[in-house]
Amino acid sequence: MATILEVAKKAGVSVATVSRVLNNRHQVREVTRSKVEQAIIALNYEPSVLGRNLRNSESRLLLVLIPSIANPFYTEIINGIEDTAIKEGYNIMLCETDSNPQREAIYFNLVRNRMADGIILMDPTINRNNVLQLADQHPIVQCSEFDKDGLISYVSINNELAAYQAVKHLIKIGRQRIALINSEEKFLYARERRAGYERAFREYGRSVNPSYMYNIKGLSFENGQQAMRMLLEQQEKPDAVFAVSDVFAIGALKEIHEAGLSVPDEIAIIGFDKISFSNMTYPTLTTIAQPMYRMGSISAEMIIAKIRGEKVESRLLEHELIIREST
Amino acid sequence: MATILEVAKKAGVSVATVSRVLNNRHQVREVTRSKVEQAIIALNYEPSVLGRNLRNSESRLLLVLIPSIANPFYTEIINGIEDTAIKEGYNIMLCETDSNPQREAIYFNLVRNRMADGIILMDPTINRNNVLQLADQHPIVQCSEFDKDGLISYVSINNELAAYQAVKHLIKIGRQRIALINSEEKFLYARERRAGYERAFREYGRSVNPSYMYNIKGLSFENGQQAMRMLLEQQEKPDAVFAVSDVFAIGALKEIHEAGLSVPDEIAIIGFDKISFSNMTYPTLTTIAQPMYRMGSISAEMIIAKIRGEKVESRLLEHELIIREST
DNA sequence: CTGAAAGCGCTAACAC
DNA sequence: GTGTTAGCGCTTTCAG
Repeated sequence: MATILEVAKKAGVSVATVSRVLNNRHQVREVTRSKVEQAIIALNYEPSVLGRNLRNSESRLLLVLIPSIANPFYTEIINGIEDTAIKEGYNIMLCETDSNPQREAIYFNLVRNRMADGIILMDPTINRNNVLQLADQHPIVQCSEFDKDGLISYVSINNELAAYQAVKHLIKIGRQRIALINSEEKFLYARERRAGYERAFREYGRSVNPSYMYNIKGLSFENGQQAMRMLLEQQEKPDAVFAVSDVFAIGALKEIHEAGLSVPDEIAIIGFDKISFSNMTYPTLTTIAQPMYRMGSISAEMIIAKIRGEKVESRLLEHELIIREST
Repeated sequence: MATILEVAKKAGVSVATVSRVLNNRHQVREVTRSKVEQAIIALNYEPSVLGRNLRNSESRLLLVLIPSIANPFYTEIINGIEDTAIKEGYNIMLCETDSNPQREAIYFNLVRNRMADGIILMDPTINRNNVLQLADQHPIVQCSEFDKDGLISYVSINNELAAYQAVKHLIKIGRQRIALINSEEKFLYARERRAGYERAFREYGRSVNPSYMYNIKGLSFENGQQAMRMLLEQQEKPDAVFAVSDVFAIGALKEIHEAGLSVPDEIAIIGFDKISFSNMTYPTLTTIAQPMYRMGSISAEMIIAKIRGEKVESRLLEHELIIREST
C-alpha cells in the first residue's frame, strides 16, 4: 500500500506538493501536477483517510441513531440524510439503539472519541440528561422527536395540529366513536397527538371517552393489532380509529379484518407517516404524510452547519392529510 | 478536549503508561493504574480513536452495502451484522447504493482509503469486475447474492431448491396454472429461482408456459403490482403465483384484490423472504423464510475473520417453507 | 514496571 | 511554485 512519501519520491517532488494536488490546491504548476498524477497512477496510490483525519481532527462521519432500522418510518428520512451528507463529503454511520440505553452509551461515545463528528438523533426514548450533557460538548440535532425546552436543535412537524386535522377528518365523515391508538406518553409526539385528538373533540363539543384511548408499548405491527383487539372487545365498538403510526394502523386493519368487520364501512381508520406500505393495504390507508425525506436532508444540513461552528435554527415542517380508501 | 499527554502529566507518568491502562495491559502496578484512572476522570478524558486508528492502521468500521434501506428484506440481515460487529468491537457504516454504479464507486473507495476495514456486499447489481478487483486487495464478503465462480466468499441459501419447494407446494394443493413473478435474470437468485420453478414443472411432467413468466425491473411493491396486472390480462388467468420476494407478492396481492378476485380460492400466492409485513397482509402470506438474522451475523463473522487474515469458507444456510393463508 | 522516542500518513505553516 | 518541517494523538519497541 503506497504512501504519500513514495508517491513524492517517484514523482521527484515533496510530500507537500503531492498533498496539494490531492486536495486540488491551485498553486501547482501543470507540469508538476501531471508528474504527480502519473506517479499516483503508477503506484496505484490511494490517500489514507486515517492520516488525514488525524491531521484535520475530523472523521467526516455522521452518526445517525434510530431505534430500529426495521421501522419504515425512518428509512425515507435516512435517504434524505444520506443524499445531503454525501453531497457535503460526509458519510453516515447508521446505528440502531433498539431503545437500549447501553447501546446508546456506546454510540454516544463514538462522538466523544471522535469517531464521528456529530449525531442526528431519532431515538425518542433517549435519556434526556445524557443527551443534554453530550450536546454541551458535541454537535447534535434531533429529528422527529425532540426536547421541548429547545436546548437542542431539531427538525420535526407540528404533531398537535396534524392529529387535530386527522381526527377532524373522522368527525367530518360522520364518525361518532373515534378511538385513539397511541404510543406511550413519555414521548413528546404521543402527548402532542393526544392533545390534537382532544382539541378536535372539544371543538365539536364532544367529550373524550378514556376507554377508547390506548397507550401501547412497542412500535410494531403486532402492537397495533393488540390494541385493536382490546378496542373490539368493548361493548360498544368504535366506528373509527386514529392510529399514531401507519404501522399501528396496519396492525389494527389486520385485526379488523380478522374480526370480519369492514373498512371503512363499519370502522374507518387513519394512520400517520405515509410509509410506502400504507398504499398496499386493502383498503389503502388514509394517513398524515410527514415530509420524511426533507426532514432527513434538513437534519443533515443542520448537523453539518453545527460541525462547522455555524448557528442553526430549529424547524417545523409541513405535513399533509392524505385521504385514501380507509376513511 | 484533553489528550493522552495531559493525562500523563496530571498523573505524573508517561504517555506510554496511560496507553497501557487504556488498553488494559496488565503490566501496570495497581497504584499507578489508579493514579492514571483518576487523572482520566478529572480531565474527563476520552481517547481519540483517530490517533489510535492511524497508529494501528485500522478503522474498526465495516462497510455494509445494500441497494435500498427501504427494502425490508435487508433490515433483519443488518440486525444480525450489527449485533456481531458490536460484539467484536466493530461498528458498521450502512450505505445505500441505489444500484447506482457511481455511488458504488464512492463506497468502494472507502475501503481503499482505509475508512473501512472490509465490506459486506449485498447489492446484486454490482459491477463484477470492480468487485473482483477490490476483492483482490481488500476483505470482502457477499451476502445473499453472490458470484458463482466462488472467487469471493459468500453466505446465502439454496435458491434453486427453495423455489422448487415453493412451486411443488402450489402443485400439491392442486394448482394448474402457476405464474412466476421474477426479477431480472442478470441476478443469480433470479436465474436459480426460475430453475427451481422449472424443475418442479418437469418433475410433474408439465411444460412451462412462458406467458406466465414475468421478469420485472425494480424491486418495489408497485413492480409486483404491475406484473400481476399483466398476468390478469391474459385470456386464461393463472390460479397461482410464485413471487420471488414478499414485496412482489404483496404488490400482486393488492392487484388481485383490486380485480375483485379472492385469495387463495381463485388465486393462491406464495412469496419469498418472510419479511415481517408478510404476516400483516390479508390473507397472510405463504412464503419461504430466509434465515436473515443468521445470514447477517455469519457475514459479519466472516468479514472480521478475513480482516484478521484468517481463511473463511462460504456457506449456504437452511431456508424453510412457511405455509399460511394465501395458499 | 515504567519511560523515551520513533513513527503511523497526512496537512499546513513557513521559508525560499 | 515548491520544499522543509512540525505536529495531529496514539501505540509500541527498546532500555533501564
